[in-house]
Amino acid sequence: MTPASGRRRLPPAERREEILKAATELIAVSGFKGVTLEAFAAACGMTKAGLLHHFRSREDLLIAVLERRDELDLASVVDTLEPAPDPATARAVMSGFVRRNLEQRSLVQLYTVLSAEALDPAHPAHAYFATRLREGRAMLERYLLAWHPRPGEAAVDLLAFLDGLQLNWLRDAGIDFPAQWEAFADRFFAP
Amino acid sequence: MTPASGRRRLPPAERREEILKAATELIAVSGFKGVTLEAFAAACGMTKAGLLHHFRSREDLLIAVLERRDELDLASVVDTLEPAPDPATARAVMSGFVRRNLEQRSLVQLYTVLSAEALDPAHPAHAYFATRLREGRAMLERYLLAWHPRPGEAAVDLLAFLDGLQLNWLRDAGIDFPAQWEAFADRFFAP
DNA sequence: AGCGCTATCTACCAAACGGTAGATAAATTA
DNA sequence: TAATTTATCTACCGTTTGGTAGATAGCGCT
Repeated sequence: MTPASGRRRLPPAERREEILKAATELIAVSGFKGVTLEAFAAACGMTKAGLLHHFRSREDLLIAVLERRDELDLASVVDTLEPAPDPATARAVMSGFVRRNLEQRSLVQLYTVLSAEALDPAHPAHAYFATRLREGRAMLERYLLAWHPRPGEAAVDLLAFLDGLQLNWLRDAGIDFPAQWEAFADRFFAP
Repeated sequence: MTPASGRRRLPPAERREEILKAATELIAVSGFKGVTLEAFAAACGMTKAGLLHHFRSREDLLIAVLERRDELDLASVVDTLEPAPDPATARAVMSGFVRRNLEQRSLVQLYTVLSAEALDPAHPAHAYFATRLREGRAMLERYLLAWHPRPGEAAVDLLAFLDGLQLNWLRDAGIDFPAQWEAFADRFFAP
Protein backbone atom coordinates (compact mmCIF):
# COMPACT_ATOMS: atom_id res chain seq x y z
CA MET A 1 0.00 0.00 0.00
CA THR A 2 1.09 3.54 -0.69
CA PRO A 3 2.68 5.12 2.38
CA ALA A 4 0.89 7.94 4.16
CA SER A 5 3.44 10.57 3.11
CA GLY A 6 3.59 11.70 -0.50
CA ARG A 7 6.91 9.95 -0.84
CA ARG A 8 6.98 6.85 -3.05
CA ARG A 9 10.14 4.78 -2.97
CA LEU A 10 10.73 2.35 -5.84
CA PRO A 11 13.54 -0.02 -6.76
CA PRO A 12 15.83 1.72 -9.23
CA ALA A 13 15.04 -0.49 -12.24
CA GLU A 14 11.34 0.06 -11.82
CA ARG A 15 11.66 3.78 -11.32
CA ARG A 16 13.93 4.16 -14.32
CA GLU A 17 11.35 2.40 -16.43
CA GLU A 18 8.60 4.65 -15.17
CA ILE A 19 10.65 7.76 -15.88
CA LEU A 20 11.57 6.63 -19.38
CA LYS A 21 7.96 5.89 -20.24
CA ALA A 22 6.71 9.23 -19.00
CA ALA A 23 9.58 11.13 -20.63
CA THR A 24 8.86 9.46 -23.95
CA GLU A 25 5.29 10.69 -23.94
CA LEU A 26 6.21 14.20 -22.88
CA ILE A 27 8.88 14.53 -25.56
CA ALA A 28 6.44 13.22 -28.13
CA VAL A 29 4.13 16.13 -27.40
CA SER A 30 6.53 19.01 -26.91
CA GLY A 31 9.94 17.93 -28.15
CA PHE A 32 13.02 17.67 -25.99
CA LYS A 33 13.63 21.39 -25.80
CA GLY A 34 10.03 21.87 -24.83
CA VAL A 35 10.11 19.83 -21.62
CA THR A 36 11.85 20.96 -18.45
CA LEU A 37 13.59 18.74 -15.97
CA GLU A 38 10.90 19.56 -13.47
CA ALA A 39 8.18 18.52 -15.90
CA PHE A 40 9.85 15.17 -16.48
CA ALA A 41 10.03 14.64 -12.75
CA ALA A 42 6.51 15.82 -12.00
CA ALA A 43 5.11 13.38 -14.54
CA CYS A 44 6.34 10.59 -12.26
CA GLY A 45 5.25 12.33 -9.10
CA MET A 46 8.75 13.22 -8.01
CA THR A 47 11.12 16.17 -7.87
CA LYS A 48 14.00 17.22 -10.11
CA ALA A 49 16.54 16.06 -7.54
CA GLY A 50 14.86 12.70 -7.26
CA LEU A 51 14.98 12.20 -11.00
CA LEU A 52 18.60 13.26 -11.20
CA HIS A 53 19.43 10.45 -8.83
CA HIS A 54 18.64 8.06 -11.70
CA PHE A 55 19.90 10.09 -14.66
CA ARG A 56 22.95 12.24 -14.26
CA SER A 57 21.56 15.06 -16.36
CA ARG A 58 18.62 16.02 -18.52
CA GLU A 59 20.64 15.18 -21.62
CA ASP A 60 21.44 11.76 -20.19
CA LEU A 61 17.73 11.10 -19.91
CA LEU A 62 17.20 11.90 -23.57
CA ILE A 63 19.83 9.43 -24.69
CA ALA A 64 18.36 6.75 -22.44
CA VAL A 65 14.94 7.35 -23.97
CA LEU A 66 16.32 6.88 -27.48
CA GLU A 67 18.29 3.78 -26.64
CA ARG A 68 15.38 2.14 -24.91
CA ARG A 69 13.09 2.87 -27.83
CA ASP A 70 15.58 1.19 -30.14
CA GLU A 71 15.66 -1.91 -27.97
CA LEU A 72 11.89 -2.26 -28.00
CA ASP A 73 11.65 -1.55 -31.69
CA LEU A 74 14.28 -4.03 -32.67
CA ALA A 75 12.82 -6.73 -30.42
CA SER A 76 9.44 -6.38 -32.08
CA VAL A 77 10.69 -7.15 -35.59
CA VAL A 78 13.60 -9.44 -34.87
CA ASP A 79 11.61 -12.56 -35.75
CA THR A 80 10.66 -11.11 -39.12
CA LEU A 81 14.26 -10.29 -39.84
CA GLU A 82 15.44 -13.89 -40.03
CA PRO A 83 14.45 -14.69 -43.63
CA ALA A 84 16.74 -14.05 -46.55
CA PRO A 85 16.96 -10.46 -47.79
CA ASP A 86 14.43 -10.14 -50.61
CA PRO A 87 11.84 -7.48 -51.50
CA ALA A 88 8.91 -9.46 -50.15
CA THR A 89 10.56 -9.57 -46.75
CA ALA A 90 11.33 -5.87 -46.99
CA ARG A 91 7.69 -5.09 -47.63
CA ALA A 92 6.57 -7.36 -44.82
CA VAL A 93 8.94 -5.69 -42.39
CA MET A 94 7.83 -2.22 -43.40
CA SER A 95 4.17 -3.13 -43.22
CA GLY A 96 4.91 -4.39 -39.75
CA PHE A 97 6.39 -1.03 -38.83
CA VAL A 98 3.33 0.72 -40.19
CA ARG A 99 0.95 -1.43 -38.16
CA ARG A 100 3.07 -0.99 -35.09
CA ASN A 101 3.39 2.74 -35.48
CA LEU A 102 -0.32 3.10 -36.03
CA GLU A 103 -0.88 1.98 -32.46
CA GLN A 104 1.85 4.17 -31.03
CA ARG A 105 1.12 7.58 -32.32
CA SER A 106 2.96 9.31 -29.53
CA LEU A 107 6.13 7.32 -30.20
CA VAL A 108 6.02 8.23 -33.86
CA GLN A 109 5.61 11.83 -32.85
CA LEU A 110 8.56 11.52 -30.49
CA TYR A 111 10.78 10.48 -33.34
CA THR A 112 9.38 13.03 -35.73
CA VAL A 113 9.77 15.98 -33.40
CA LEU A 114 13.13 14.88 -32.08
CA SER A 115 14.65 14.10 -35.45
CA ALA A 116 13.62 17.52 -36.72
CA GLU A 117 15.14 19.25 -33.69
CA ALA A 118 18.23 17.13 -34.22
CA LEU A 119 18.84 18.51 -37.70
CA ASP A 120 20.81 21.12 -35.77
CA PRO A 121 24.35 19.77 -35.52
CA ALA A 122 24.56 21.13 -31.98
CA HIS A 123 21.62 19.02 -30.79
CA PRO A 124 22.60 16.22 -28.37
CA ALA A 125 20.85 13.63 -30.54
CA HIS A 126 22.23 14.81 -33.88
CA ALA A 127 24.79 12.05 -34.28
CA TYR A 128 22.31 9.45 -33.12
CA PHE A 129 19.89 10.26 -35.91
CA ALA A 130 22.55 10.63 -38.56
CA THR A 131 23.96 7.15 -38.06
CA ARG A 132 20.52 5.67 -37.57
CA LEU A 133 19.36 6.95 -40.95
CA ARG A 134 22.48 5.76 -42.74
CA GLU A 135 22.24 2.29 -41.29
CA GLY A 136 18.54 1.97 -41.94
CA ARG A 137 18.89 2.92 -45.57
CA ALA A 138 21.86 0.59 -46.08
CA MET A 139 19.88 -2.30 -44.64
CA LEU A 140 16.87 -1.57 -46.82
CA GLU A 141 19.13 -1.31 -49.84
CA ARG A 142 20.45 -4.82 -49.19
CA TYR A 143 16.91 -6.14 -49.24
CA LEU A 144 16.19 -4.53 -52.61
CA LEU A 145 19.56 -5.30 -54.13
CA ALA A 146 18.81 -8.47 -56.09
CA TRP A 147 15.54 -7.18 -57.46
CA HIS A 148 15.40 -3.44 -58.08
CA PRO A 149 17.49 -1.93 -60.90
CA ARG A 150 18.34 1.07 -58.71
CA PRO A 151 18.27 -0.16 -55.12
CA GLY A 152 19.84 3.02 -53.80
CA GLU A 153 17.22 5.36 -55.25
CA ALA A 154 14.48 2.90 -54.41
CA ALA A 155 15.50 2.84 -50.76
CA VAL A 156 15.39 6.64 -50.64
CA ASP A 157 11.96 6.61 -52.27
CA LEU A 158 10.56 4.15 -49.79
CA LEU A 159 11.92 5.84 -46.71
CA ALA A 160 10.94 9.27 -47.97
CA PHE A 161 7.39 8.24 -48.61
CA LEU A 162 7.07 6.49 -45.27
CA ASP A 163 8.54 9.42 -43.36
CA GLY A 164 6.38 11.90 -45.20
CA LEU A 165 3.23 9.86 -44.79
CA GLN A 166 3.86 9.57 -41.07
CA LEU A 167 4.45 13.29 -40.82
CA ASN A 168 1.22 14.13 -42.63
CA TRP A 169 -0.66 11.60 -40.54
CA LEU A 170 0.59 13.29 -37.40
CA ARG A 171 -0.60 16.64 -38.71
CA ASP A 172 -3.96 15.29 -39.76
CA ALA A 173 -5.22 12.17 -38.03
CA GLY A 174 -7.92 11.84 -40.68
CA ILE A 175 -5.40 10.38 -43.10
CA ASP A 176 -5.73 6.60 -43.48
CA PHE A 177 -2.12 5.75 -42.79
CA PRO A 178 -2.11 1.97 -43.48
CA ALA A 179 -4.35 2.19 -46.55
CA GLN A 180 -2.17 4.87 -48.15
CA TRP A 181 0.89 2.83 -47.40
CA GLU A 182 -0.47 -0.43 -48.83
CA ALA A 183 -1.61 1.30 -52.00
CA PHE A 184 1.83 2.81 -52.43
CA ALA A 185 3.52 -0.51 -51.69
CA ASP A 186 1.32 -2.29 -54.24
CA ARG A 187 2.63 0.03 -56.91
CA PHE A 188 6.19 0.04 -55.64
CA PHE A 189 6.56 -3.72 -55.36
CA ALA A 190 4.58 -4.50 -58.51
CA PRO A 191 6.42 -6.79 -60.98
CA MET B 1 28.62 55.84 -44.00
CA THR B 2 28.40 53.93 -40.75
CA PRO B 3 28.52 56.29 -37.77
CA ALA B 4 31.46 56.14 -35.40
CA SER B 5 29.44 54.72 -32.51
CA GLY B 6 28.23 51.10 -32.63
CA ARG B 7 24.70 52.35 -33.04
CA ARG B 8 23.06 51.85 -36.44
CA ARG B 9 19.75 53.55 -37.05
CA LEU B 10 17.58 52.27 -39.89
CA PRO B 11 14.12 53.14 -41.20
CA PRO B 12 11.59 50.76 -39.67
CA ALA B 13 10.69 48.94 -42.88
CA GLU B 14 14.31 48.23 -43.67
CA ARG B 15 15.11 47.11 -40.15
CA ARG B 16 12.08 44.84 -40.01
CA GLU B 17 13.20 43.23 -43.21
CA GLU B 18 16.70 42.68 -41.86
CA ILE B 19 15.37 41.16 -38.65
CA LEU B 20 13.02 38.82 -40.48
CA LYS B 21 15.75 37.61 -42.75
CA ALA B 22 18.17 36.92 -39.92
CA ALA B 23 15.47 35.31 -37.78
CA THR B 24 14.51 33.03 -40.63
CA GLU B 25 18.01 31.66 -40.90
CA LEU B 26 18.44 31.22 -37.17
CA ILE B 27 15.16 29.36 -36.81
CA ALA B 28 16.10 27.16 -39.74
CA VAL B 29 19.15 25.97 -37.86
CA SER B 30 17.89 25.62 -34.31
CA GLY B 31 14.12 25.83 -34.38
CA PHE B 32 12.07 28.51 -32.70
CA LYS B 33 12.48 27.14 -29.19
CA GLY B 34 16.20 26.96 -29.82
CA VAL B 35 16.79 30.67 -30.44
CA THR B 36 16.66 33.31 -27.75
CA LEU B 37 15.45 36.85 -28.16
CA GLU B 38 18.96 38.04 -27.60
CA ALA B 39 20.28 35.78 -30.35
CA PHE B 40 17.72 37.15 -32.79
CA ALA B 41 18.78 40.67 -31.90
CA ALA B 42 22.51 40.00 -31.95
CA ALA B 43 22.23 38.57 -35.45
CA CYS B 44 21.25 42.06 -36.62
CA GLY B 45 23.81 43.79 -34.44
CA MET B 46 21.29 45.14 -32.00
CA THR B 47 19.95 44.46 -28.51
CA LYS B 48 16.82 42.71 -27.31
CA ALA B 49 15.20 45.99 -26.44
CA GLY B 50 15.95 47.37 -29.88
CA LEU B 51 14.35 44.38 -31.55
CA LEU B 52 11.29 44.56 -29.33
CA HIS B 53 10.71 48.05 -30.61
CA HIS B 54 9.78 46.45 -33.96
CA PHE B 55 8.08 43.26 -32.75
CA ARG B 56 6.01 43.34 -29.61
CA SER B 57 7.19 39.93 -28.44
CA ARG B 58 9.29 36.96 -29.45
CA GLU B 59 6.16 35.13 -30.48
CA ASP B 60 5.12 38.06 -32.64
CA LEU B 61 8.39 37.77 -34.50
CA LEU B 62 7.75 34.12 -35.27
CA ILE B 63 4.38 34.83 -36.80
CA ALA B 64 5.83 37.64 -38.87
CA VAL B 65 8.52 35.29 -40.17
CA LEU B 66 5.91 32.77 -41.27
CA GLU B 67 3.67 35.33 -42.92
CA ARG B 68 6.51 36.90 -44.78
CA ARG B 69 7.72 33.55 -46.05
CA ASP B 70 4.24 32.84 -47.38
CA GLU B 71 4.17 36.12 -49.25
CA LEU B 72 7.47 35.44 -50.97
CA ASP B 73 6.57 31.86 -51.74
CA LEU B 74 3.24 32.72 -53.25
CA ALA B 75 4.71 35.55 -55.28
CA SER B 76 7.26 33.22 -56.81
CA VAL B 77 4.69 30.83 -58.26
CA VAL B 78 1.80 33.17 -58.91
CA ASP B 79 2.59 33.38 -62.63
CA THR B 80 2.51 29.60 -62.92
CA LEU B 81 -0.83 29.49 -61.17
CA GLU B 82 -2.77 31.23 -63.92
CA PRO B 83 -3.41 28.21 -66.19
CA ALA B 84 -6.43 25.98 -65.76
CA PRO B 85 -6.25 23.37 -62.99
CA ASP B 86 -4.95 20.19 -64.61
CA PRO B 87 -2.32 17.62 -63.62
CA ALA B 88 0.35 18.99 -65.94
CA THR B 89 0.08 22.35 -64.22
CA ALA B 90 0.19 20.64 -60.85
CA ARG B 91 3.39 18.89 -61.74
CA ALA B 92 4.92 22.07 -63.11
CA VAL B 93 4.07 23.96 -59.94
CA MET B 94 5.51 21.26 -57.72
CA SER B 95 8.65 20.95 -59.79
CA GLY B 96 8.96 24.68 -59.41
CA PHE B 97 8.79 24.32 -55.65
CA VAL B 98 11.44 21.64 -55.74
CA ARG B 99 13.81 23.77 -57.76
CA ARG B 100 13.15 26.73 -55.54
CA ASN B 101 13.61 24.78 -52.32
CA LEU B 102 16.81 23.27 -53.59
CA GLU B 103 18.38 26.71 -53.51
CA GLN B 104 16.99 27.61 -50.12
CA ARG B 105 17.98 24.78 -47.91
CA SER B 106 17.76 26.83 -44.76
CA LEU B 107 14.21 27.89 -45.54
CA VAL B 108 13.17 24.30 -46.07
CA GLN B 109 14.76 23.46 -42.77
CA LEU B 110 12.91 26.32 -41.12
CA TYR B 111 9.60 24.87 -42.19
CA THR B 112 10.59 21.33 -41.34
CA VAL B 113 11.79 22.09 -37.85
CA LEU B 114 9.00 24.51 -37.11
CA SER B 115 6.20 22.33 -38.39
CA ALA B 116 7.45 19.45 -36.28
CA GLU B 117 7.63 21.64 -33.19
CA ALA B 118 4.16 22.88 -34.03
CA LEU B 119 2.64 19.42 -33.81
CA ASP B 120 2.22 20.38 -30.18
CA PRO B 121 -1.20 22.04 -29.95
CA ALA B 122 0.25 24.52 -27.46
CA HIS B 123 2.83 25.80 -29.95
CA PRO B 124 2.20 29.36 -31.17
CA ALA B 125 2.34 28.25 -34.79
CA HIS B 126 0.14 25.16 -34.43
CA ALA B 127 -2.96 26.66 -35.99
CA TYR B 128 -0.93 28.24 -38.75
CA PHE B 129 0.41 24.91 -39.94
CA ALA B 130 -2.88 23.09 -39.54
CA THR B 131 -4.77 25.43 -41.85
CA ARG B 132 -1.86 25.70 -44.20
CA LEU B 133 -1.77 21.94 -44.72
CA ARG B 134 -5.52 21.70 -45.21
CA GLU B 135 -5.58 24.46 -47.79
CA GLY B 136 -2.57 23.14 -49.65
CA ARG B 137 -4.03 19.70 -49.97
CA ALA B 138 -7.40 21.00 -51.06
CA MET B 139 -5.78 23.08 -53.77
CA LEU B 140 -3.71 20.17 -55.03
CA GLU B 141 -6.81 18.00 -55.02
CA ARG B 142 -8.58 20.44 -57.31
CA TYR B 143 -5.73 20.16 -59.78
CA LEU B 144 -5.95 16.37 -59.86
CA LEU B 145 -9.72 16.19 -59.81
CA ALA B 146 -10.51 15.77 -63.50
CA TRP B 147 -7.80 13.24 -64.07
CA HIS B 148 -7.01 10.98 -61.14
CA PRO B 149 -9.57 8.36 -60.05
CA ARG B 150 -8.83 9.08 -56.38
CA PRO B 151 -7.71 12.72 -56.19
CA GLY B 152 -7.88 12.78 -52.41
CA GLU B 153 -5.52 9.87 -51.89
CA ALA B 154 -3.31 11.06 -54.72
CA ALA B 155 -2.91 14.46 -53.12
CA VAL B 156 -1.87 12.83 -49.85
CA ASP B 157 0.61 10.63 -51.71
CA LEU B 158 2.20 13.55 -53.47
CA LEU B 159 2.52 15.77 -50.44
CA ALA B 160 3.75 12.89 -48.29
CA PHE B 161 6.46 11.97 -50.73
CA LEU B 162 7.57 15.56 -51.17
CA ASP B 163 7.65 16.23 -47.44
CA GLY B 164 9.49 13.00 -46.76
CA LEU B 165 11.98 13.53 -49.53
CA GLN B 166 12.73 17.01 -48.25
CA LEU B 167 13.18 15.68 -44.74
CA ASN B 168 15.60 12.98 -45.85
CA TRP B 169 17.45 15.47 -48.00
CA LEU B 170 17.91 17.71 -44.98
CA ARG B 171 19.29 14.80 -42.99
CA ASP B 172 21.60 13.69 -45.78
CA ALA B 173 22.64 16.30 -48.32
CA GLY B 174 24.00 13.52 -50.51
CA ILE B 175 20.49 12.71 -51.70
CA ASP B 176 19.75 14.01 -55.19
CA PHE B 177 16.57 15.84 -54.35
CA PRO B 178 15.42 16.96 -57.84
CA ALA B 179 16.34 13.68 -59.55
CA GLN B 180 14.42 11.63 -57.00
CA TRP B 181 11.47 13.92 -57.36
CA GLU B 182 11.40 13.84 -61.16
CA ALA B 183 11.65 10.05 -61.20
CA PHE B 184 8.76 9.82 -58.80
CA ALA B 185 6.72 12.34 -60.76
CA ASP B 186 7.34 10.42 -64.00
CA ARG B 187 5.71 7.40 -62.44
CA PHE B 188 2.99 9.32 -60.69
CA PHE B 189 1.89 11.37 -63.68
CA ALA B 190 2.32 8.53 -66.20
CA PRO B 191 -0.72 7.94 -68.45
C1' DA C 1 21.51 75.64 -36.29
C1' DG C 2 18.02 73.93 -33.51
C1' DC C 3 13.87 71.26 -32.57
C1' DG C 4 11.03 66.99 -32.44
C1' DC C 5 10.49 62.28 -33.36
C1' DT C 6 11.72 57.79 -32.56
C1' DA C 7 15.09 53.98 -33.24
C1' DT C 8 18.20 52.22 -30.24
C1' DC C 9 20.67 51.59 -25.92
C1' DT C 10 21.80 50.67 -20.88
C1' DA C 11 20.17 48.84 -16.79
C1' DC C 12 17.19 46.30 -14.59
C1' DC C 13 13.56 42.68 -13.09
C1' DA C 14 10.93 38.51 -11.98
C1' DA C 15 10.48 34.00 -13.45
C1' DA C 16 12.27 29.70 -15.02
C1' DC C 17 16.04 26.94 -15.90
C1' DG C 18 19.60 22.87 -14.92
C1' DG C 19 22.01 21.31 -11.29
C1' DT C 20 24.11 20.66 -6.26
C1' DA C 21 24.35 19.91 -1.05
C1' DG C 22 22.74 18.17 2.73
C1' DA C 23 18.68 16.45 5.36
C1' DT C 24 15.11 12.70 5.68
C1' DA C 25 12.77 8.49 5.35
C1' DA C 26 11.85 3.88 3.43
C1' DA C 27 13.32 -0.57 2.73
C1' DT C 28 17.11 -4.32 3.93
C1' DT C 29 20.03 -6.76 6.88
C1' DA C 30 22.13 -8.07 11.25
C1' DT D 1 15.16 -3.71 17.24
C1' DA D 2 19.20 -1.20 15.66
C1' DA D 3 22.29 -0.16 12.01
C1' DT D 4 23.01 0.54 7.10
C1' DT D 5 21.92 1.84 2.70
C1' DT D 6 20.04 4.73 -0.61
C1' DA D 7 15.86 6.68 -2.94
C1' DT D 8 13.81 10.85 -2.37
C1' DC D 9 13.11 15.45 -0.57
C1' DT D 10 13.83 20.53 0.71
C1' DA D 11 16.43 24.43 -0.06
C1' DC D 12 19.40 26.77 -2.50
C1' DC D 13 22.74 28.64 -6.30
C1' DG D 14 24.20 30.76 -10.62
C1' DT D 15 22.66 31.49 -15.16
C1' DT D 16 19.55 32.56 -18.72
C1' DT D 17 15.23 33.91 -20.19
C1' DG D 18 11.46 37.27 -22.07
C1' DG D 19 10.22 41.68 -21.19
C1' DT D 20 10.13 46.79 -19.17
C1' DA D 21 11.57 51.75 -17.96
C1' DG D 22 13.94 55.47 -18.86
C1' DA D 23 18.06 57.61 -20.94
C1' DT D 24 20.48 58.67 -25.42
C1' DA D 25 21.39 59.68 -30.07
C1' DG D 26 20.57 59.75 -35.12
C1' DC D 27 17.57 61.71 -38.64
C1' DG D 28 14.18 64.96 -40.97
C1' DC D 29 12.24 69.36 -40.82
C1' DT D 30 12.02 74.31 -40.59
